[in-house]
Amino acid sequence: MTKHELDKSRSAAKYEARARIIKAMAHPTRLMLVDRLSTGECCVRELTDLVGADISTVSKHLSRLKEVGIVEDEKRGLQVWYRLRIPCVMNFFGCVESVLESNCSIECVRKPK
Amino acid sequence: MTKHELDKSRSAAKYEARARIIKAMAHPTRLMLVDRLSTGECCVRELTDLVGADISTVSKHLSRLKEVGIVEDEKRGLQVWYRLRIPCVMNFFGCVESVLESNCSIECVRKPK
DNA sequence: ATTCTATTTGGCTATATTGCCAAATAGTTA
DNA sequence: TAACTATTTGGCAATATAGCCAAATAGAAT
Repeated sequence: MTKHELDKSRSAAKYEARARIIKAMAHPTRLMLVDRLSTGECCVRELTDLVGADISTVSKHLSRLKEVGIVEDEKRGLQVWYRLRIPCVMNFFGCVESVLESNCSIECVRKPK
Repeated sequence: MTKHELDKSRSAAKYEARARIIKAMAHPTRLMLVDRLSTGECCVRELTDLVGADISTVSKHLSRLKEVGIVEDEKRGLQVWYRLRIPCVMNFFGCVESVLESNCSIECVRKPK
C-alpha cells in the first residue's frame, strides 16, 4: 500500500466514522428521542409513550444511539435510564433548521420536480 | 383529529423534515463531497476523481444533497458546478468530532460487546 | 448534422433498515 | 420459588439504499 493509498483509506475511514454517527441521528424517531433527552434523562417507558411506537422499536432506536456514543444508559431497579452523552449533539438542530428555512425561499427545493 | 393529535402530527412532520436533511449527510461519500464543497465550488468530474466511484454514483449522491437543499448546481458549458448552499452545514463536523473524541475515552463504546 | 464530452437517468441486484410480534432476560416483590 | 414488571433480543416481511452498467440528454466542437 503506497503512502497515498494509505492516506486515502485513512480519510475514508474517518468519513465512515463520522457517517456512522450522523446516520444514528438520521431518523425522525431518534431525533425525537435525542430532543427529549436534551432536556434531561428519561426511562424507556416514558420515551416509548412520547414516541408512540412499540417498546421494542424504541429500545432498538436507543441502542443505535448508544452504539455510536450519543447516549448512555444506566439501570436503576427495573428501569433503564437514558441520557445524552454529548449535549452539543443539539447543535445539529440549529444547522438543520437553517437548511429548512433556506429551503422555504427556494421554489425548486420546496417543490422538486 | 383532536388538537393534541394535530400537534403530534405537526411535530412528527418537523422531525421527519429534519431527519430527511440529516439523512442526506449520513453517508461517507456524501460527507466527503460536502467537505470538499466547503472549500469552494467544484464540478462533477473533479468530485468523481476525489471520491473514486463511478460518475453515475457520484451524480446520484449529489442529487440527494441537492434534493434537500444542502447544495445547489449550475451548468456552465458542458460542466455542472456544485456548491454548498448552507455553509453552516460544516458545523455538523465539529459536533460529530466531539462524539468521536468522547468515544475514545469510553471503553464500552470503543469495543462494543 | 455528426461527433465528442460531461452528466444524469433507468434498471438491476445486493445489502441495510424499519417495525412489529413473540420469546428471552434481569431485577422485584409476594 | 413463582409471579410480575421493564427492557432487550431474535426473527421476519416490507421497504429503502447503494453502486454498477448501459442508455439517454445537453451542450460544444468539427
